[in-house]
Amino acid sequence: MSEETPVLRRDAEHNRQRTLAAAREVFAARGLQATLNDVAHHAGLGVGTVYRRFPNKEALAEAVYAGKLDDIRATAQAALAGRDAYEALSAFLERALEQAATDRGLRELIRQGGSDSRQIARTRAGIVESCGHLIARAQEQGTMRGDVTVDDIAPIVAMIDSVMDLPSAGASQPWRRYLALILDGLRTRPDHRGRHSSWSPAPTRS
Amino acid sequence: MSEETPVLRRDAEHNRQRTLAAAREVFAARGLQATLNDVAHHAGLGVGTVYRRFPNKEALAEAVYAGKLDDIRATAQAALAGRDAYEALSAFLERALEQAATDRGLRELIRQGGSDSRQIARTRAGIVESCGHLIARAQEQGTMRGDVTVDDIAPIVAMIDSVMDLPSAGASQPWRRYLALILDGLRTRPDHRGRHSSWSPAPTRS
DNA sequence: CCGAAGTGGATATGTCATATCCGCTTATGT
DNA sequence: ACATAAGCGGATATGACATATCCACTTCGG
Repeated sequence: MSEETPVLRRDAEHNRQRTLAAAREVFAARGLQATLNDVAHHAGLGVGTVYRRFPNKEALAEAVYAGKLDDIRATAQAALAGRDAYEALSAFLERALEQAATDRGLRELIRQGGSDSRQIARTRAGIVESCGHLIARAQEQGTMRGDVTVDDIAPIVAMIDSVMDLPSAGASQPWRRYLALILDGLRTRPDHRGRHSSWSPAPTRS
Repeated sequence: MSEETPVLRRDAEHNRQRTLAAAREVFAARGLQATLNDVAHHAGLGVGTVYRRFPNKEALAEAVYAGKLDDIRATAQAALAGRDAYEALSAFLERALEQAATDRGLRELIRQGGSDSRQIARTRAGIVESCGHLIARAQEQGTMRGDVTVDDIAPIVAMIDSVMDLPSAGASQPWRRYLALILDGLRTRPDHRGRHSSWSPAPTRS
């Protein structure tokens, strides 16, 4: 369990930071499929230097994103304190997706469960859990449809992500449009009683 | 402009059909990134046989999908005849996405404007055009929000597509849920006057 | 000033898809 | 029946590409 941190030479530590900074930029711009060569170049270092500190790309990605992801998790947990659960959930999703909007790598990490470390997986689970609490509470408060489920969160995030990947997604941030549309659709609407029945049954747990 | 069709030997024509059938299945199951080797194997043929008839994967994909896509375009055009434009658009999108749901390759083709032939691009443009007419007419009929645009179609399709790509998207077809949600959100709702103002400005043309 | 730590980047390695080539087989019509 | 053009298979050349290593050289730090 003890992390070995052999104490780096001053220049080495400096280069480690340069590597992390470059990785942040490159992953954000080009996604996680960017090469470690790319990262190294962008940092003004040789490939070997990068590989000395990080055994592979996944380790580097984790070092870059563990913090970012955990910030999001913390935001979700903080949202639990809000009075209006519906508003809290909406605000959280908007903030979280704002992060994602500027970071392609983060988006890919959030989306796929593929090459994740336990660390990342656990953090993501925490986020989903908080969302679940918020949904339940919003339903108790009568502000959210009863047929909404935690399992709706991932698809919703995926949908908004997909809009951000669209070529046109440049300046005007159209994803906000659709997030608002969807969140609005999750609201309780006493005046449209019959409408909700057209929904199919909720998705089942993965 | 004249298509050379040198008249194939009977067995060759047969194998051409086998190739097309195999390509349909393989592309539908694994997407367009499937190799021509995969397709050939699946057809019980050698790679060379496939390459004899189709110069490359793109040509094969076009042969496979030109018809399917044009069917969708025809459906869209037919929808223009419907009395209620909102209903017609909803029904069309549902039908079209039903096609996409069972065909990964079709989805990829619809989505990316990348390696398209003119043919495909034109067909897609036709589909979008019909959707535009339907939107305009629905707005005249007062059943659709005034701030909806043709440029909302692509993002909406992309969003639903992304749900279909999700691992959980197996049996229960959760995409119907979300399509219903979104379409419902595009409806005019006189009882929620203030709500729509929260939308950001419509996306600009690509 | 010495030795351990660090560095660069050419390159070995491995994977994978595309496309070709050519000796052999089969269809076809006379 | 046979000649011959057409077709076939699939091993393999080709080329991209990312990962990861290696080692001669440089730099740090006590």
